[in-house]
Amino acid sequence: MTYARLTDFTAEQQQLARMAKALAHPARVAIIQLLASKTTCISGDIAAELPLSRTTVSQHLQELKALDLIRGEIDGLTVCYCLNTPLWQQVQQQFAGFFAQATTPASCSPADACNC
Amino acid sequence: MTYARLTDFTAEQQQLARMAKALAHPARVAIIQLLASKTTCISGDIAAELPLSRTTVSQHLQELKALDLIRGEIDGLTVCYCLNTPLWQQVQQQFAGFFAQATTPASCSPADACNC
DNA sequence: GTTGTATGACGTAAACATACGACATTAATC
DNA sequence: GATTAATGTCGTATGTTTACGTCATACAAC
Repeated sequence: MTYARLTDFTAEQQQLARMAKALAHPARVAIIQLLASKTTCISGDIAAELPLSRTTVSQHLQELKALDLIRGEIDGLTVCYCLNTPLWQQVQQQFAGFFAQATTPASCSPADACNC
Repeated sequence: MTYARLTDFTAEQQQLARMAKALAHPARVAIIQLLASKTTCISGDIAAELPLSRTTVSQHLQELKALDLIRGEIDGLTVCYCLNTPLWQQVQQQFAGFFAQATTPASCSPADACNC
């Protein structure tokens, strides 16, 4: 079977899912944390700190770059990756809004039938 | 090739990735939003509101239930699903901590070589 | 120009996710 | 007990992700 047509979901739901997917692998979480904490952000250095081959790390980097969550700047022979901080702030807001819904649900209040 | 051994990443990174994965599909985002907004949360009603077959929705529900993000209470012939609000608050905190890192990076400051 | 090095692109195998029809299960109803 | 209705499970087809070796490219140094 084919996948669900994405048009059947709202743009907000798709966007949140897309960003969540970017964080859905520990390697990518680790990459973001590295970029946030290190003062150097050279591709090779990132790969060296992860238990994955350089090829695989490069793939994860491309995936994050495709979403514009990170930016790569070529500096001679090396490439320096950095977080796209403004976009991260946007994503932060999106997740905050979603979590606000999820943590204060209207469902299953005492008046309802179910009480799980 | 086999996947990276998860033990090569920290428990925090794994946990965040696991929860992000739960939100990495628009259908699951939609389900959470439905459970948060509706006062009824019967399995059949949820499926009826999504552009997916009842079987597929049931699968997504099981996935969320396996992570304990939602709870199901059997009420006769129907099953009522609800958000596990305390867990959602925990997850909210985890993401908040992560985003705090990602939005205030130490990298690529003016003193650094790269300026992307 | 040749060599060496950092990087991304390509190919591909294995694992996983998605989607749904058909069947099994369970409970209410007749 | 037979029927109907709401759910979940199983099987399975298809698409996607993950991982890595190998190759191509591009720059620097000689």
